[in-house]
Amino acid sequence: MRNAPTVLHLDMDAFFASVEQAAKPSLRGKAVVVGGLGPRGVVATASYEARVFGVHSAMPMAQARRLAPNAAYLTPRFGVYRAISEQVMGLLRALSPLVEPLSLDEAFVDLEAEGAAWDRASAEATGSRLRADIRAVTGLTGSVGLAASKMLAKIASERAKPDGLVLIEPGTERALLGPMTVRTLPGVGPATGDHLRRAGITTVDEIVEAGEDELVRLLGKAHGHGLYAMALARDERPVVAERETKSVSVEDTYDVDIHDRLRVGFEVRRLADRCVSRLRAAGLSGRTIVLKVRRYDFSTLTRSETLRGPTDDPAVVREAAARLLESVDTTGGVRLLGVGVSGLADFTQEDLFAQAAEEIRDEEEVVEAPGEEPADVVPAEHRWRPGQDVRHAEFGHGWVQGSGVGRVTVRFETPADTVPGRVRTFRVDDAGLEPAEALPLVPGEACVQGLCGT
DNA sequence: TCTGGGGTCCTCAGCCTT
DNA sequence: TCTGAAGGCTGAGGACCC
Repeated sequence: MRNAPTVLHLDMDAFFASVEQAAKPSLRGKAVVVGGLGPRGVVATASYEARVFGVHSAMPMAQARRLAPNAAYLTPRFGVYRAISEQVMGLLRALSPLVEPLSLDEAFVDLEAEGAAWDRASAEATGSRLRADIRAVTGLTGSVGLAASKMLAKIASERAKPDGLVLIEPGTERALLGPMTVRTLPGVGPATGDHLRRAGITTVDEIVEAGEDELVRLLGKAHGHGLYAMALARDERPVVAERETKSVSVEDTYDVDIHDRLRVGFEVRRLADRCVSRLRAAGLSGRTIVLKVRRYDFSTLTRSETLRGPTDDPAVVREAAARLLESVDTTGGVRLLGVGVSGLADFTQEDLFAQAAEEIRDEEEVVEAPGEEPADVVPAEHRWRPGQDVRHAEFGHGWVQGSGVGRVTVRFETPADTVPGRVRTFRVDDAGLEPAEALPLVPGEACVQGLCGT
């Protein structure tokens, strides 16, 4: 571990919910919950106002609605979050070439790599400047943790939340970690936490007291050694800028369990096609096809098959997935199906040229494969999702507050407004109403893809 | 009360090859 | 030729993370 706090961890505060509050003035200071709104949806992010009611990430949406019935419930707008995330990652890359994104709203930065910081004072100054830049460019707040390792920088940013900066001085780590719960350490989730608790270990200090051999006995080699090192505040993991993708997968949870075997087969083929589209978009192919089935009782099983060579052929993946499905009992119903490809290989340039001509034909196959059921016509009610950006010929830019029984309710406001906009209700098939691009959160900021109209 | 989606890594068992 | 050990590959499942 280094002897200066030059690993920075950035965590955007309640990211999805904060974006929605910045975009929609009427939601500022209100409880906002972003996530899947279907009967089996879960919370992706809750604003701090919603957290007061006990709503948190990964909670079933139905439970969130009981806890905070008056909160605004919105579907995620990933395109917008991705565009803002790119702006933030750009600011991080201006600090150092060594930026390791963990998700859309989190990243590690090695400040030492390009001399952005070398000691406590320079690290703190860099962190403060970054937070100010993020606010200026995106209008959002992020919390910054600074420490001598990734684990400690992450713990620091957690303590800095919301909208703060915390630096852990090298040399103070052991004393800080000791009394913390084992769940603070990366890699300790509910199962491992329980396992340790049953062995009488609940704090980081108790991990150290138990000793490395005991940890290995309890948790196995890799986990035991790793966790013991973390408990001693030893974390040598470097900040890694480029991560190779190891697998690509798609999965769907259905609002109602599927019992019909034919329908299950149809869904598996659709998922295989979607998976291949993603694989091709990334310029990858893979050898191992994985089918995932979650049954009515939430039991999950996977079946996989390794091919002789890598493929990105939709027909090959479809057939493999269908073969795997034959070995799965789906009586009783399935709630989730997934198809994935692992054992990935990059395509060579020749492969890409060779396939270029086939691409178009295959894409068409994916959309209307012979014998497939025709795609359902989307009912007008379902065109409008809560949170979605829209434009009305007469009233301008707004967003969907809700829709149902042939009506859609829109609030007309833009991120630049300082007071909530007016609400109007239209027929779902109103000719003047159309989906719109998201507007930039900060007026005058350079347009980024997905955040500006054309 | 009812548990998403997209990933990564680890473990274990069985089989095959050397 | 037989046997056993070691190691790699494959397949399945579990835990964890955001």
